[in-house]
Amino acid sequence: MVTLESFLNRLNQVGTLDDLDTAILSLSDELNVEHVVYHSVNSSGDQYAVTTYEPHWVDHYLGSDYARIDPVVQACLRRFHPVDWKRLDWSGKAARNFMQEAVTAGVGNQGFSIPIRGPSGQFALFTVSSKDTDDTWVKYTEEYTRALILASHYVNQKALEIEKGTDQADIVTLSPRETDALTMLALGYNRAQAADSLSISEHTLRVYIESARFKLAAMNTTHAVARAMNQGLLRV
Amino acid sequence: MVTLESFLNRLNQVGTLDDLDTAILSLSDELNVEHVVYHSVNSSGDQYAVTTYEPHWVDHYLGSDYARIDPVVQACLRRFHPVDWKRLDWSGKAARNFMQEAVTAGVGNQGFSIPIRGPSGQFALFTVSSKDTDDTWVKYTEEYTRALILASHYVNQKALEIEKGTDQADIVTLSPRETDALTMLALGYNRAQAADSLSISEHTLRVYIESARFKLAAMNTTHAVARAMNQGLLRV
DNA sequence: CTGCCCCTCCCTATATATGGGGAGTTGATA
DNA sequence: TATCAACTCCCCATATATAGGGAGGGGCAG
Repeated sequence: MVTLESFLNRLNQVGTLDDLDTAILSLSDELNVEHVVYHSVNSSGDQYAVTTYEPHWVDHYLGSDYARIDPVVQACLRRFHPVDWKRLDWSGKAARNFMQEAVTAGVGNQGFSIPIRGPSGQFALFTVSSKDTDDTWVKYTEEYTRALILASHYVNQKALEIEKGTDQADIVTLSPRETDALTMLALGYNRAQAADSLSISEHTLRVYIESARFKLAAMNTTHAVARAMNQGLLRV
Repeated sequence: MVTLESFLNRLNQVGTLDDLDTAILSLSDELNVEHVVYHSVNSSGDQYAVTTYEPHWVDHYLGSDYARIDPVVQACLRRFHPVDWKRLDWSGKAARNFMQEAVTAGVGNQGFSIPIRGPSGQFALFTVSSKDTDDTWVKYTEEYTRALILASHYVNQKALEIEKGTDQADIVTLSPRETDALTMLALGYNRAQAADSLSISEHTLRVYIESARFKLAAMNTTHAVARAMNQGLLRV
């Protein structure tokens, strides 16, 4: 089993985003692939990406908002386990054209992408890709899957740590009743029903909602619920 | 490095929840701990739990809604990386009392909990705990962390797979405009502002919202946004 | 023991969202 | 080429949420 011991050790020394960049980029050798990509989006929409892809492909991808049609991204948003590109559904014009372009841009025909979810709605993708035959790739993924999962975990952990000095999410705390109130609203109840479910008056409920809205700096109820969910404050 | 090879192989054979139960419970030997807990909550609120804790402790925990004050749960909700219990903040009356009760119930004084996040807002905890000295525990976690991360990943993967036949999330797709509309609302804009931002009439916007609400089987806008976010349909 | 946060209740306008209709254009897929 | 889904626009009445006040009791930490 591949352990990536030296990479994980190097990662431990990383203190800045630049270090992390270097460490991630150096991974392609260790992992025996042509390309490595780490791309993270947090709940504020801030993005951080490291990639060995051609800059013009990256620009084109972002400019065309390809994340919307990229089957890899779509699959990763819905799955928990890593995704082998060739096991996805590539029928559909948009997907085929996209793959065509990607291959032309040197991305490689084989790829393996790991979805990573962090607190506060953070979502990241860790991808390795190469030009390879199906057989070689099957063996590769069998051998490397666990190492890739661990690598992605530690890379993401490090990225979060650097981003906020720690991997702790922003400390906005709602009182139990505020959480209750937002939870009921997130479940689709209107204020009357929510108040009823919580056995309090609608007036009281409203106080909680307003208080929560204030804490979350939200403009309205929907916004408050969205922010609370993004920050992992609501278990709906 | 500990690899848990035999556990992961056994996990591969698992086909039912009962099998999974057995496999998880058998882990305590392999992991050299007294207790193992796997507890998953999905976006529908369905829960699945396997634990070696005393049933009366589990009942008491659930009945008292201890998840709300349990510092381990609270930390896991906010963190990405595994949590060593003793590195948490145990000041505060509620937390200390809780820990006291837990120890009395045979949970053990040392523990290590791994937060796991899946698609559609799924959240799970994988915990090992024991009665041990601090020194022993430090060595233990150093040696086992990677194995525990992998084990938690595969256990969760298996649980998702069994739950829905696959680890794919429910297939509800929103059209781009529907997504846009919900996104603007989740960002706190009201309908007029949202319509303006998307350069469409408010009437049109409303059609998208209603359509999205229908697809998501939501009772109102807030509900629709909540469901969409829970299902990973919105990147806010 | 004091301040701070949480829980609970009340009123009245006004702004905003919802429900239920109908209809024409484009684009892709079958 | 036919069909389906997505995108766009419009009206009207009603239900619901929001904004702005104010007020008392309880618990916990410094």
